[in-house]
Amino acid sequence: MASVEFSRILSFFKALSDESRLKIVGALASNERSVEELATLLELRAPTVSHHLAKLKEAGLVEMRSEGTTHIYHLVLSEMRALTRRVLSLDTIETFTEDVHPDAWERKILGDFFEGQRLKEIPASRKKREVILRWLVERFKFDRRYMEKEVNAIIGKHHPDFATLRRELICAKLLARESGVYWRP
Amino acid sequence: MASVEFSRILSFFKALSDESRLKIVGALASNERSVEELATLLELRAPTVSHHLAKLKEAGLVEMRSEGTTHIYHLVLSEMRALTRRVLSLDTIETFTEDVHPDAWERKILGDFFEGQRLKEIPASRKKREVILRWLVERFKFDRRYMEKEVNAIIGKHHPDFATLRRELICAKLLARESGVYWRP
DNA sequence: AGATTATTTTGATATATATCTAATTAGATA
DNA sequence: TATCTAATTAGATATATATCAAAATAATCT
Repeated sequence: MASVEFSRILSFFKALSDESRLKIVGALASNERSVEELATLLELRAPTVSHHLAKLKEAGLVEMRSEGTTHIYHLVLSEMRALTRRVLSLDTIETFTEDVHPDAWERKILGDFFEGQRLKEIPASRKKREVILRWLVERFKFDRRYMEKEVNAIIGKHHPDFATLRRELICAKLLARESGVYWRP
Repeated sequence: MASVEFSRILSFFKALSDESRLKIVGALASNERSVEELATLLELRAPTVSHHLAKLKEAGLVEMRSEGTTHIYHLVLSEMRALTRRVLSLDTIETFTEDVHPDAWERKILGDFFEGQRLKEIPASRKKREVILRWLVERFKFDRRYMEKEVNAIIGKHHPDFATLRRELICAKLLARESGVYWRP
């Protein structure tokens, strides 16, 4: 389920994603205004304006005060600013996928290309090949050096074309090599 | 017609006013990603993701680069920031009503309550009364002092209850008074 | 050239929503 | 209490759009 932060930001965008509501906010930027006044300005019927104001109020962007039967609405600038600022932050944006399983993609690719321990084929697309390579490199320990023959043997357990895969691992900088010795950087 | 700035901001909000698109932006915040990858992450079909990416591209929020048949999308952070900042500014918000006739409301009220030069009645609602008072005070010059009798005569040309209206003008600070002399502040 | 893969386009459908009129509610006034 | 006014709610309608499956494109590989 989506976080409360996510819902707030979504309803913020929904609130401002309509031409009439954007104009209402514009009109309220310079002055508080009654429903009838807004209706006249925007050439809409009062119920329509009322409907829009309800959405803006829901998002916390406007507040209302009564004066007799007149309802006078004003912008909540602090909320406008707070929400806008939050959208500006990359940290906040990243949380938009909070409820999504982040490794769904990798698991799918691994499932598609492996049959048990055996790699059925080397993916043509770089994106997918990367997933396979990241899995392969996990077969190597960090605190060890490997001779080329060992590297070939380990990769060979999963796919016959160990030469290509070895080269790709180096190329992707997942494995390092110097004078015939390999290790995980 | 709406200004180009207004349309850009509206399409910015429209682009981000959907749950799936907000999540796509979230996924792209940490990494560039292919259509298929996004589809897997969000549990949507590729055409749906393609549709959303088109909208985000339209708004200038993402860009695409091809790698073989794979299309890899990435966030345009500068555009995100630029648009968000513009929304933060009150000046920008005020321009949202640029194409709206700003005195439509006042003209409507004056039309409703006046019959020629004659004020039919004094509006009950403060908002409307203010419009009438602002019109009335225009009957006075800035660089003159008026005796109460003169004030009554001028107001009386438009409505018999000059006493109430005179008091309201003072109350709204549209007219100033000291020891029986009146002037426009 | 033919086959394969990733993406986009098209067409269909269901849901959401902007707008209006008519009816209702709530406050103020006579 | 009855009336008037401003706003909201209810109900209806038309438009917009999110989603999917199927078809069409585009790039790559055999």
